[in-house]
Amino acid sequence: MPASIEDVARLANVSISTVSRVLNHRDLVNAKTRGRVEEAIKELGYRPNVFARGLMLRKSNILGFVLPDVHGEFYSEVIRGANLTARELGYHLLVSSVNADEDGYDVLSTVGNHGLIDGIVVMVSEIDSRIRETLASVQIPLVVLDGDVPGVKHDSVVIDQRRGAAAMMTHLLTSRPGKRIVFLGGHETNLDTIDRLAAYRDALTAAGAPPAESDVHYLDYRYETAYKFAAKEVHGWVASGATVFAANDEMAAGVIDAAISAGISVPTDLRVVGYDDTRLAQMTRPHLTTVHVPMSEMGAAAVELLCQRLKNADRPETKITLQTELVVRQSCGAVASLAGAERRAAK
Amino acid sequence: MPASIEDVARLANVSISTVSRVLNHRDLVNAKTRGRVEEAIKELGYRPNVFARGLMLRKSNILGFVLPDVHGEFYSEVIRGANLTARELGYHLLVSSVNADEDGYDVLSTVGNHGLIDGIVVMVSEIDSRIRETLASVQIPLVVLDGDVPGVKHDSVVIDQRRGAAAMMTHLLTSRPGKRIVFLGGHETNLDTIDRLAAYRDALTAAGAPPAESDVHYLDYRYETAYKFAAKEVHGWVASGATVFAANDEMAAGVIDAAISAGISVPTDLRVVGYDDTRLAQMTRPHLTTVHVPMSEMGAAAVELLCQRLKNADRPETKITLQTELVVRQSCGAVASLAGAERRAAK
DNA sequence: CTGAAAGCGCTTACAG
DNA sequence: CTGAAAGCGCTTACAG
Repeated sequence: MPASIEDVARLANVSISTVSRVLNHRDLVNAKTRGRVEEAIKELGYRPNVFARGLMLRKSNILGFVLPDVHGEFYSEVIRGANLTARELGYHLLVSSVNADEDGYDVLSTVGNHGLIDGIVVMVSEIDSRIRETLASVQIPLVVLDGDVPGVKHDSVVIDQRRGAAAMMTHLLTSRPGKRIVFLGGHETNLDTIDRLAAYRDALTAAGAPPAESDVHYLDYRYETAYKFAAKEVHGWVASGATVFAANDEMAAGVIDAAISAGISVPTDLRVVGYDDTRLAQMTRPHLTTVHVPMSEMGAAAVELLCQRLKNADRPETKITLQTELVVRQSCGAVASLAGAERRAAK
Repeated sequence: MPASIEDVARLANVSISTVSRVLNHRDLVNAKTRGRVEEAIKELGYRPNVFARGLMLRKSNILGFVLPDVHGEFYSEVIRGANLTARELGYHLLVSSVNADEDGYDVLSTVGNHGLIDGIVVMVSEIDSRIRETLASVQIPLVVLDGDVPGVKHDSVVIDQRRGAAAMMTHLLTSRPGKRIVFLGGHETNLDTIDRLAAYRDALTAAGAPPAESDVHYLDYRYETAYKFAAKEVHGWVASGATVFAANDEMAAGVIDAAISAGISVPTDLRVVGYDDTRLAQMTRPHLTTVHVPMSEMGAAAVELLCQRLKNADRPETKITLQTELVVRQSCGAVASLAGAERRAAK
């Protein structure tokens, strides 16, 4: 049985009110008295009971953090950033993975209305009516990460995917004007895929060569799927002098490996670029030209935004847009001459 | 202001005691009364206040989960397994990443003595006196994951690393008797490295050819480090007909890429194997022969063990040992003839 | 089977 | 500057 506020009061010869004040409003207490109380606290190893405190204060300093079933390197970076910021701001993180197929976003509503967390960050990778409803039912401050849910009150942190993908397209179109570019996306409903694809289309259209629909393929963001698909298509791509723009690094890695397995040299005979700049981007040979997504910053910004909302419920809804960064490495062929070179282009 | 138990009682025309009983001991309440109460609960959308409840029950159904700074694919799999099991058992997970260099395990003691969590799982990747002290100071049920902390009371989930590494060594020694095997570890103090290395040494010694100390190298588990190291060493390895046993998949991938960049064929001219069987193992060409570590099962088992302890504080300290599985793919050369073949060997 | 009451460990007006 | 008291929303003996 841990020490209670009463034990401290007794030891310090004061009332529990005074102990409480030392804990919460130090300056209201006489310095000498405060000293005695602090000593007693130390001696007893006293820590206020979180439940009793929560009951009065109606806050727990715990934030919910819900992530969809994204792949490891992305997931862990976002959590890392969120965790670090949460700690700095005096909060803890209740993390839940939501796995789309299974119990869907039920977890979310469990966590979100658990009564225990002060606010919640939810990363969404696609929106359907079920998700929208669940989010609408959340009664506490909500930050949506990497998406927007119209009609539901929330702050949000988004990545400027359009601009990131546009920067990549500009790079590709500039270094090899007029050449074919093939787009490999995730699922058709995936929010990131939608944005990146839009930028792809816009860029080609603006360049006077609208994309053939047959150059757009919806896969599933996975290495193996991309590998298999590329194994079939790669000779056609090489013959037409194409560049492959994969909507994430993992698929880009699959394409590169498929090409290499088929005896094709990257970037000489085929150029491949990715998206995200996960650690994987530097685990391919050649290294991937890709678009850097600030993963840990996403987590950090979401937590920060949530904490601000917690401090001030009335502030207007806020949306933070994080920028990406084009990272030119070797897989696109633009710097093939400088072996080992890596260059971060301006945004 | 959400509905309280009093609101429910009023609406259902009963006392709050009865409402509480419906919530906690359904069978003690008359069916009709219970019906009225349940209706009232539904109508008001009532959910018991977690703090008030925690104050009485002294439990929160929240478990702390502390992971060191392990790489993404491993980290996320462990969390995934832990999360799923926690949910099934009616618990939530408070996740913290501990980052060895920075604030060390301070977080742990914060979380561990926060008063809010019912128990805690801590994954340790190395043990020093500071970590030992911190763990010793934890006042709530503790499960140590992937390690042991002598002198501190705790249950534990460990992986039989010795046996896993031994299986790999047997495989290598059987398929190419008498050939040189080079070991690439993480830091010298890393628990997994220690175990895997011991098995490596034992196997070679048993085979009558104790390893040369110059064949053991301590790196840091990272791709890039392994790549650079291999770039220097690879020709020597090829000349001596060596096989490289990397203590994780990521380093194995680095070695493979370094070899390929040097124009060396894997597995024909150099054989490389890894450890962990993360997704990365199937993102190399050739795919990695490796030792499968049950990552999500580790998380799941740790949570389960903790919950059992929570139910029964007096049960004897328990240690669950999870087995690994040798996964023979192409990088070891043993099944080079069967292109694309994958075989999981018996343990 | 049900209710009145005590109590969990805090915080915070309200007096003094 | 400090203390006595009310109250936060529950659970659980204790009566009946």
